[in-house]
Amino acid sequence: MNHQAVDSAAKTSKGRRGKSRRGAEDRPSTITDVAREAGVSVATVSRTLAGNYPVSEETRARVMAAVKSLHYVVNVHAKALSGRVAGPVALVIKDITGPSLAHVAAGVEQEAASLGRLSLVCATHDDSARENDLVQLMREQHAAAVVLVGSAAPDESYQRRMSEYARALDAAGSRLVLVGRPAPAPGLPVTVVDYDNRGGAFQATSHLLASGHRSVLFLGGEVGLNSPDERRAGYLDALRAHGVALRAEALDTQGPYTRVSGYARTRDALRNGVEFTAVFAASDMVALGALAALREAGRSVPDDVSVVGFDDVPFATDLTPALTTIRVPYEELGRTAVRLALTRRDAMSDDDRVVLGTQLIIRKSVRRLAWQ
Amino acid sequence: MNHQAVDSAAKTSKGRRGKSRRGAEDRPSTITDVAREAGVSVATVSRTLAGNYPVSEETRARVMAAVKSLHYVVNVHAKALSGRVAGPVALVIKDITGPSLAHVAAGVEQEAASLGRLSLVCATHDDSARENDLVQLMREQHAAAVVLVGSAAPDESYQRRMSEYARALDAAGSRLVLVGRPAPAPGLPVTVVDYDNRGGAFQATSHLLASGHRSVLFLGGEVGLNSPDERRAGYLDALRAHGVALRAEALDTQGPYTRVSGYARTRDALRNGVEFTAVFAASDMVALGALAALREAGRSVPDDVSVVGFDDVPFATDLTPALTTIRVPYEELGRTAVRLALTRRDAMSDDDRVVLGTQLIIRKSVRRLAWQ
DNA sequence: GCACGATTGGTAATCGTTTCCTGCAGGAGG
DNA sequence: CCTCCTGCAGGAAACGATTACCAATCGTGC
Repeated sequence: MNHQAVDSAAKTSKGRRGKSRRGAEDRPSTITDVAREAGVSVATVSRTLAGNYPVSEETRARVMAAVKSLHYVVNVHAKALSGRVAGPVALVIKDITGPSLAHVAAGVEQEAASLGRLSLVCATHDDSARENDLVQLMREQHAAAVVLVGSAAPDESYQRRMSEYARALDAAGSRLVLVGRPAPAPGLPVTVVDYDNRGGAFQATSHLLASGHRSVLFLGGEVGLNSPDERRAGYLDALRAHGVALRAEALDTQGPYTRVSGYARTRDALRNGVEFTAVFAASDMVALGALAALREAGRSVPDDVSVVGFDDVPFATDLTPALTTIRVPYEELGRTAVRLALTRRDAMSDDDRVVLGTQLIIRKSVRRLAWQ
Repeated sequence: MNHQAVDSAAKTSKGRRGKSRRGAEDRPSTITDVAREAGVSVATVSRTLAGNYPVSEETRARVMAAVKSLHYVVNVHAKALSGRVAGPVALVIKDITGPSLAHVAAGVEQEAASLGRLSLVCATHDDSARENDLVQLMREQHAAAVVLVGSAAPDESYQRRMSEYARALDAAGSRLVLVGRPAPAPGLPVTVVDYDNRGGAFQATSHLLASGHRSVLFLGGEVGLNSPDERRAGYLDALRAHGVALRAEALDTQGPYTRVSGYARTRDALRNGVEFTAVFAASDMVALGALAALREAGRSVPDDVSVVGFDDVPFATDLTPALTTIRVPYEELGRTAVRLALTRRDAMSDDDRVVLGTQLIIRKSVRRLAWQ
């Protein structure tokens, strides 16, 4: 009766366009543009694209044509404001280039992608102020999960910061995940994904002891940090379990997980006449340095000295000799972190914790000593 | 006149839906909550936080107190919808764990962070359909720049895809950056950051030739891909420049940039009696395989055979012998990509291109042959 | 011939911020 | 005393999408 067709037709011309009189629109096109182009309402366009509402075949075709011709893509910000949008996963890491950290990052990215999330990655370069800023930023970004990776000193200040992060993120509907980091006080809304540092170090040291070695030079990490401390505990566990006393203080060294530190400590031990037939380097980077120092000193590996590392970096197999080491499932750590954080049943308790195992990879850097 | 106070008070109860009956507000607090808590209008809160408008000291204090007590952070989505927000930088890469790619990623992240941007990183695993999706996604995300890394075959389909990406991103106010990839047709809104593959290969080969080697086994990459092809061209350039003919077809091999391919090709050359006194591996990964095959065959490096690699991966110096190779400024590549894309003067022409140099790093894997 | 259900499409509210435009004091200047 | 700034605060209109709610059309069965 009433001529709706007239209204509908009128709309085509109604579209405001006198406003910007330039021919070429440089502003990304909006759903309104698409609606005008297709001669339908914005609601119809939205429903056509969402596909959750019946739309006639002909209308759909017109809408799709308009979308294509205008190169339309939805504006996530607008979409996030109304309908819900899957927030990204944030990875906060000391440095992406470390061989093991890169694998954690890959795991995180992979799992996030498979759950339909994007990954934001940020490097802190060990600056805890930046870590603070980053957590704040991620809250603004509505990240679904914030994954913090890398060992830390579990002191007062660390505990306080983690509690604060956990609560702040939880309040924003996000989830804090700690990978390879000390767990904060229980009861906090935190997911902890860790691996068995102590067990791995135990395996490594036991392998040496079982091969007949009795004096094992331990090239540990920085004291105070959780992961190095646990690896040292594993070393001592093994000594105890095999009834071997720590021969000399000088066998138990500590320092950063770097190539140069491993080199320097091994060289010094050699110079100072410390006696040892084996080296357990608590990280492959340190083992690299030890290998270099031994080679330089004319000690053959494994004929004179056996070496075991930790981490199983990708090129461990390409060293001379191929390095026997402890494999840490870094990629799986990253995947687990994301999976746990995103698919957690609400029924579960606030905090949850997973510890992944490690594995001894036997290559060519350990020699079995003749029975003595 | 009209009692606005009533409206404002009414909002308090209007707030959240009865859906979640827990007492604690689980919805992140909004600027409205802050305004209510501080007893001011949302406009005032916004202005206080932006600091771009005069606000009385007392009001500022009240607002700040409310912000702190509610743990308020702005909602980027809402902010992006009205005032402008700095879009993230997107990095689209085959795989983050590759030693050189990780460095590009680090460079991108670093420069993005220093320009106040977040970095989105996505792995394609060499799937061009996923690359398509990702570019689309980044357009939705309003990324300021989209950095595509890694060599590709510069065929018809590649050219078409890149042109499409460039135009689509440009229309959305974003910028396509190609790192280490073939440049598409000129005139497109694209930034290309590349390094001197051909020159590097020339340096590497020349170093061997200048050391007296005349039969250089070339372990190239996959034919068709831009970077391998250029490295091969550099190898041939050097041969020509030194007046050395390619002795045998068998010296010019091709295959993937992997350890196993390098191993297999070297082993086969050895088995087939191909004569060579030096190897130029077009990637350090391939060099790794070559080193293993030579060791296995009892050929000493560098005494029997000299080896030069390409990429200067971090552990090249830890191989036995330390690998002479070509350093590629991967991190700088990443930094440059972001810097160029974000700080580009609009006055400049549509497309721009930068080529970074490479450097020969001499270590221990090349021996100078006695004058013959 | 007409009411009714099944389809389709439109209107407007909503999400959280920013910002333009007004409004209201109170002090300065006429 | 009136006007005019000026400093500070509030209301409301964007921004671009989703979606609840409502209106209109078209067969169809009575």
